[in-house]
Amino acid sequence: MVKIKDIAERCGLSVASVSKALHGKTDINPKTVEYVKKVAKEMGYIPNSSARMLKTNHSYIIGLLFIDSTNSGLTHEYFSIILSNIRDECKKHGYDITFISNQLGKNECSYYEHAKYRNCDGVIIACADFKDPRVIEIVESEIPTITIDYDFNDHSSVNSDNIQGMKDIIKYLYEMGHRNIAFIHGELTSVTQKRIKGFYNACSEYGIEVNEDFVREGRYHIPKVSGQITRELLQNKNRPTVIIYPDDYSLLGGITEIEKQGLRIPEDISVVGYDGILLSRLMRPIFTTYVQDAVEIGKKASEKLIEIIDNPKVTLPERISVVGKLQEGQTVKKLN
Amino acid sequence: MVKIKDIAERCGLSVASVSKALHGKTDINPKTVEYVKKVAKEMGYIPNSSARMLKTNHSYIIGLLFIDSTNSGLTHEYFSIILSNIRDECKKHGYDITFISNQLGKNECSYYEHAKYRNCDGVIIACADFKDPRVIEIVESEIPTITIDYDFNDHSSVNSDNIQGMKDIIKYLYEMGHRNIAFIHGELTSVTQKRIKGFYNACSEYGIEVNEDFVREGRYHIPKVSGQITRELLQNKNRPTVIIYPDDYSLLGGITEIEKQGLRIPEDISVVGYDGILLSRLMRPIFTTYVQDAVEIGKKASEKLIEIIDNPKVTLPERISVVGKLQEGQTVKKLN
DNA sequence: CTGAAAGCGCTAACAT
DNA sequence: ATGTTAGCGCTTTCAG
Repeated sequence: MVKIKDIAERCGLSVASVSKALHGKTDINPKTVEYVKKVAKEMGYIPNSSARMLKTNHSYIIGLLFIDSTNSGLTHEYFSIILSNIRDECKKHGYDITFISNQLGKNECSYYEHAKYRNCDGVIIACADFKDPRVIEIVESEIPTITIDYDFNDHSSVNSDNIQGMKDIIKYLYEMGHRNIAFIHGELTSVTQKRIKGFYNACSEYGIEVNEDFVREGRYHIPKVSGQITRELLQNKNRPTVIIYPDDYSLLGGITEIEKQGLRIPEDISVVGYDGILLSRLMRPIFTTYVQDAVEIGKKASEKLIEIIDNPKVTLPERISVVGKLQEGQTVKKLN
Repeated sequence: MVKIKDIAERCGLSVASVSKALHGKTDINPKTVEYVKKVAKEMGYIPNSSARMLKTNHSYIIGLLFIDSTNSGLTHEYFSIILSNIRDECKKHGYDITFISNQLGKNECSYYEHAKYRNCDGVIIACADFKDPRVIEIVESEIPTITIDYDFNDHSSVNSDNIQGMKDIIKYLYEMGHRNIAFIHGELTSVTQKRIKGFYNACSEYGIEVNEDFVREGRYHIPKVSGQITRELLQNKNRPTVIIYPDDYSLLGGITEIEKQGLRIPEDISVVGYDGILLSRLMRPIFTTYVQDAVEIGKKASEKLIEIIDNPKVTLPERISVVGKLQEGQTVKKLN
């Protein structure tokens, strides 16, 4: 492996000068810079990040916390788009990314320890159990962090605007003439709570009376569960004119059940999803769903974190909200 | 940051002894080991990987090449499952992963340079343009690599068994009485070539006469394209009894077109997908498709690479084939 | 403008 | 069983 020392010898310079030249510092002869760079290239010089890191305490590595409790994290489209865009945005700024786990060699460790071990300049917490003491530990540590879809006090976060999302859905349903709305939401995470809040606020705003029996807890990404709840909702004599699902996969489960009951969508009953995954646009009828802007969420999280890393003192905690947009689709019928 | 020297001072030992104790070496008093470990824990010692790497030339980092040229990449379920399982398997062995790109700080670089810069012990090439000189460069370098779904001479690879996949499909179709089979395949990658080969071989084996007009090139993951080709196939007077698609998303495009033409699946025409993504099991009718074992592919790739890293001399290049299984589903009709 | 030298934190010969 | 020491490759004062 060719190193700076080798270049120095070949150029008849000191390692210090070569290092400076390679970094284009100003206190060095431009011709020397040019010469050194040329020789370095010829010799196939590749810097060694470990040596650099050891000296500078700056790794240009960003740690990622993507913990899939149910083996679902990375494989869900929402998160994989976020990941993909974090990667691209970090790359643009010269940062690499690595996953943070609770494993260090043969031993267990905390997320903080792992991130420290790898000298991460910052950590993006994309999906994790935010109540986990080990997650809290890293957030409250000196490592800059940014959370996605969760707010810690005095820490920056990027949030998909779930309140607005529900409001947009309700507004659309209202305009389409729906007044008898069922809402199946996911397990009670903070995201879910925001959606529930948005749901009630919007209903109240539009003077829609909420039937509490029609607000039901399901499970994210488990079509069977929403299918079952759908069946129960349909049995109601005064059944809802529209059902809102926690996500597009759940919506699919609902659709399956509805069709099994011999009902047509949207003629007999309307349905709405959430997320706006690719599938929602490929299905016929096209799903009415709220498209979360996962691309922007990934980008913003990376940008903000890098901003904090670059200006640790100056940067204030910020809660960035990323709005999505309603995909009207074809699964909601206009009433009257 | 507490370092070995701090522990040494506190324990009244040399840094060498502390280092040995921390690694549980044998030439050190067990009581000392215990004591040192206790003190290290108390002081919150976290090793520094850069220093370690610099000294040992062993990073415990595996580089990942996941280049998404538009259609493939992180957001496709097949690859995200592979990624997820690479991550888990590497973690199990104490390895971390990082993405390799062509960006090094502010400058462009080759994949090899990037991997070298980060001292990757090995690289998994999961999706990339295998004809790209920069991909070839890293494969032919001294860095251990393993490719997924592509074979380089004298290099290890893990392959989803595409030939077997097609054979299983044809066998099933044959048993279901189909003799007039259309096959829409993806753009001509090496994977596609294997599938085509498997298709022809199997047809010949079962005495199925292939109508060349019914073997068509489509595009992976572009439902519209397969929809268009489907339409053309349906216009044929002696139209096929079954259409095989390059993937499940494409199949969805085909289904949309078929239903638009007022035909029913599988009563009027049968269809078959490839991949076996989650969606294929949620749709009604359930897709008949070949389920690739992405979990196993990710695991095997990691295992094999780590084996090569651990035994660079001993390990022979190996082409590992991972078979999937046919999901019979409900989109193929039994004829006669 | 260039160079000498210190040192980042750690490991592993090689003493003792 | 423990300690001494050199050095991994790099950056960065500080001196010239």
